Amino acid sequence: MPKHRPLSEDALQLVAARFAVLAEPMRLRLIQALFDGEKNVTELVGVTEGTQANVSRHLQTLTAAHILARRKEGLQVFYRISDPTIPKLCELVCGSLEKSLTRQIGHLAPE
Amino acid sequence: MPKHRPLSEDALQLVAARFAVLAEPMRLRLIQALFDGEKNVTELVGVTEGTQANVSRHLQTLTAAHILARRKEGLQVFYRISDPTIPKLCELVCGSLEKSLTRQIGHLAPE
DNA sequence: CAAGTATATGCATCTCTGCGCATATAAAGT
DNA sequence: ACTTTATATGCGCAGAGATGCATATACTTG
Repeated sequence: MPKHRPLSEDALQLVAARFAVLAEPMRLRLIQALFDGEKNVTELVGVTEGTQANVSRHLQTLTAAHILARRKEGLQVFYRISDPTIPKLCELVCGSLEKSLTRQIGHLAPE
Repeated sequence: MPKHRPLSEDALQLVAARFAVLAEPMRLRLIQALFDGEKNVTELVGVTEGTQANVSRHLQTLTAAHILARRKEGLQVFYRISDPTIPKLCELVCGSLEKSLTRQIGHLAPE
């Protein structure tokens, strides 16, 4: 089991690609909307206030990255979060950002 | 303390921006090179096999994102990881990718 | 103060990706 | 079979960012 060995060039590209998928506000909105269970595309379009085409594309991207999973039911397609590390990932980043922002606020009002 | 409330639009942009910073192989190489302590720019150029200009730029980006910190000593500038969540972040992603890849390998050789 | 070394930056280019628009596919109902 | 509803995709454009080259800045030494 490789734990902390330096990553190969290929591995780095994979990691970078995964971060890139998460680097779009619209995709984060979709992920966030799915935190409380699966939704179909139309619902997601409503929640995120994006066009249907765009939402569909982003859902494709997220599914290809194995972050979401699809389930077809008649005319509708339901998406859900399939990667359990996603919530933890978001928590980590949010926590880090909170700290960073609190520090900045401190700098704005020193005394 | 906000824990699992839906993020505002601004917050989403910040999170996305942070992921974007981590979405470059060269920057990941730099981060990886700094896991075992601080290094100056020339050392980092050597390790990552990039041009000096490029490495310098990426270091700027990482520092602006509060992921790295700078320390000047004479002519040299030493960089180090300043955000303690970065290693955990990378671990999470790597673990998730390993699982994903193992699953794919399983598909290639089912029995 | 001139020369050399370490690091940063301006500029041009090139690629990649997100978006809007229109249209295609798929499934259900009439 | 035709229409309607839900979802996906082809195409073109525009903006962002990564890279290379040259050059600027900062500090040190002679």
